[in-house]
Amino acid sequence: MELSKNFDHQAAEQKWYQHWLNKNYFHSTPDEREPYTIVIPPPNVTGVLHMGHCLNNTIQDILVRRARMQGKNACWVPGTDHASIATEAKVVQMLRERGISKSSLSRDEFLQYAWEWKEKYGGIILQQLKKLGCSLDWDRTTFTMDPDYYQSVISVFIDLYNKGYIYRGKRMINWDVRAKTALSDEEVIRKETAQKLYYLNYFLEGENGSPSAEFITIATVRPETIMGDTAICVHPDDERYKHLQGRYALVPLVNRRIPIIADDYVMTDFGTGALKVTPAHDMNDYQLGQKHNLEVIDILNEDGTLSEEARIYTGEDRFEARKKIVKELEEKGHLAKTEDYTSEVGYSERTDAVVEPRLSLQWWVDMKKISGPALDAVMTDDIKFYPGKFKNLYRHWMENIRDWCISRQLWWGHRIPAWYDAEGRFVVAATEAEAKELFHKEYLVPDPELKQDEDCLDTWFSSWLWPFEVFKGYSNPGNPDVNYYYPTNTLVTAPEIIFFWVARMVMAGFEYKGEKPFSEVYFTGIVRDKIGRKMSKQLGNSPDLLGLIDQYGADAVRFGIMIASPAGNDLMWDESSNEQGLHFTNKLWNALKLVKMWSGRKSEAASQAQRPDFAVDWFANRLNEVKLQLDDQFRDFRLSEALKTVYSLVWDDFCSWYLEWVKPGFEQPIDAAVYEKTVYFFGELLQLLHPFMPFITEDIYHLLQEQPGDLCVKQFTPAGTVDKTVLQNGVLLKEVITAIRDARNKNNIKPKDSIRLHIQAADAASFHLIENILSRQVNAESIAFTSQPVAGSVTVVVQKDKFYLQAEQEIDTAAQKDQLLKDLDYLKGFLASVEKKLGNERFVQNAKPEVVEIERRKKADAEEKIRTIEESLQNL
RNA sequence: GGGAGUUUAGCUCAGCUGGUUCAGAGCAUCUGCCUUACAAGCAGAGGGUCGGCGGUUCGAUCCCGUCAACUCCCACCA
Repeated sequence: MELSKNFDHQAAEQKWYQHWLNKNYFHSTPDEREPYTIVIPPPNVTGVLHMGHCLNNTIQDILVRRARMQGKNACWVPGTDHASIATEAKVVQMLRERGISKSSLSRDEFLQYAWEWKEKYGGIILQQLKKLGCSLDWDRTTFTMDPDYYQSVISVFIDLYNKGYIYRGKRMINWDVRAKTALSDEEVIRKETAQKLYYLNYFLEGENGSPSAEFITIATVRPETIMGDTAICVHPDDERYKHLQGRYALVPLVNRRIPIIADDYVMTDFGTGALKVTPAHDMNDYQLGQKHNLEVIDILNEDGTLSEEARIYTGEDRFEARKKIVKELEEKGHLAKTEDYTSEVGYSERTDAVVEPRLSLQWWVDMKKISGPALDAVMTDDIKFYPGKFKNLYRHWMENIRDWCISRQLWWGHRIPAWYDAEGRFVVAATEAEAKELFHKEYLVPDPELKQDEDCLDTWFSSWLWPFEVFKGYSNPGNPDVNYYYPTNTLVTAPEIIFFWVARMVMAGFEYKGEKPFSEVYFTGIVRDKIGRKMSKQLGNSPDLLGLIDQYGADAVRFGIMIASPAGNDLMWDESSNEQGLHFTNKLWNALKLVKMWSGRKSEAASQAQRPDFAVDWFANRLNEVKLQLDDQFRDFRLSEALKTVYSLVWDDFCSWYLEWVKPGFEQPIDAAVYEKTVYFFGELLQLLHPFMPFITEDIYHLLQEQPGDLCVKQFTPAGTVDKTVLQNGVLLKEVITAIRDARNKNNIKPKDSIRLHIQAADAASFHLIENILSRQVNAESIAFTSQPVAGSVTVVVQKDKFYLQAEQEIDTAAQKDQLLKDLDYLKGFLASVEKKLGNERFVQNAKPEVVEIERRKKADAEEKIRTIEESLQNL
């Protein structure tokens, strides 16, 4: 069969992925083998593949494919997350485009649209993962709102409620005005934001309630909230304001009367030392309000516009209102001055809206009650973090853990199973019937009219069950799947969601399985662009991944991201890394072409002397050496390094050295045994590479051999022993070749011109082994052994041996003399430093004996090399 | 305000817990090659006092201190 000039990645990707699916290789069922399990971090059902997914899932695929080839029962579970806020936003947007507003729909109607949307557009990302080559067990695809899963979430809620871990409470929460829902603390991103600090004069109340000429100045960044002020607070010891304590001030514009109170919470050195207190719109002010029994005036609507309570600018957005209020305050003489000011402002993780602190009634999980075992598991390395630096972060969060606000004012999600009667009394139950029964029992109401809570649960309240519920470990406890696959082995995820997800999964695992959910967590880096910015839709710096796969091939893209991905650090991604991947696939393809070319001209009996036995022996040892190295690298999740190791083994050792060493002369036959070995080595290399680059390796593996079987499920051959002597001889051979080529270069001996090589070696026998390789590699027409310098030649010194090159043309002795002198200079300097070290008594006394021994050998070697070079110089 | 991390060749990064597997890889640069697998390639070469300053040690890119720059996480100073 004629091979095409280049690897056709598109054809191969389609062909092999389908083939693997047909063979059911990715499907796992429990058996007697050791399981290796990974559950995918479920992407949002609205998601499309981006670089973060690419990195994350490539890593998982590498681990799973390698485990599969190591004889483990590998199972990688796919699925998607219903992502309540993100999905609801998408659906609302779709409806708006069709001219339908959410408020015009009933809950059921809305959910119908949402499910339609989900069926039609949801989960595209799973198809995209196939393009990337991910070997997921598609039969196990799970969605966090599948019927069983849904029920499990509800019943976990009920269980935690019954245990007293979940409660309902009115608290300050983070309010997303765009999504119109509460958020957990983790969903709030704080960003430095340039603002203005406005200094406002509040006139004091004079006699009979009218403003006096006296005023007190406060500083605020939120002048639009003054209508919610219910006090001004100063420090009790602040001399400037002592006389004002207990008096009343009037809120500008609305002239409401508020007390001036004192509390040592106020800092005298910030702003004016006087603070306006707005209990409805600030966490601290709320606490102050509680302490001092202040009224709470909520001046904002749920969409961030000013409410009736504000009395002015009602219905206007808070930021619009701010501008107008500032203007009015200025006009009316209340604005003392304005300063530029930067501070941290909370933004919604999902909608990027500025979050408003808001007092509201929500459901909470009392985290302290379930966090105990989760902290220990990580601190004792029962669950091991890679890199370990994340342990600290985890501990800090766990030790300062705060209650988790789990209710969201959304419809898309798991509806909170709480039921209320007309008087606001409630019970928690899975169904209305059960709720009625409970009402009867608890409140002695026989047949109450009940309404279910309108709210949904936080998305993470479902995904924290993921590692066991994908195996129905909660809905069908003790089933064979969960018994076999749980706890899972490795979780691969981004450090960004360590609190959102990782920590909570650990908690849920211990609470509901009595066991950790996974044994190790590998945190990937964050993918950034060339100039270090996080990739994001808003910045538009996120490449079109499917386009890249089309252009470069999935293997090249996988290579590109893995080669650039240092363990545990962010990676600066640049499209050029794909090119390196593409070059590599090209290299592999060309190696195939070369080997295939030989297949037609195998011969049984090349003469023993001509056979490159050393090459075969050497490469077999290199292969073993690398296999052992890879085991170490994989154990520590040094995947980028592992890829580099294989890359270099393929490109340098196999292609640049080995194939050249065994390459027969022009149109000459190749020894059949050497050919078989070569094919075998190539197959081994493909297998080592397969986890990283599955398509091309499978493709070449099949083209290389008659009846190969599938590489995807081929089991690794364990590494044999490594003969260090052979490897050292390999190093020597390479050094000699390089040095002679360098000498040829420097003496302008054209590649086509052959030389006559004379070797003056202490151990000539070892050179007989490699004579045939050497002669071809340096284009020598003859090799002779000598015991003395050869006149009129170029001298090359490698280690203790000398090589004399004779060529047709005149040799420029000055140039090589320069070179030798340079080497000599270096060696003498080196020798001096070694001698100095050995002359230092404290070194000889204190250093480990082996180290001293090494230094002695270095000294002897250097002296011998110097002698060799000096001899050569004399003969020039 | 607390904590973590980073700083090594022009660029992106390795260097796995102190001594020729210790200064490396890829890209970029330079030289020579369209050599019958591969010019997306081959054969070579140049390039870094390992952020600054101190300290520990016989010996420091590696350990300690300190300063500087950048990044990230956490935290209720308007």
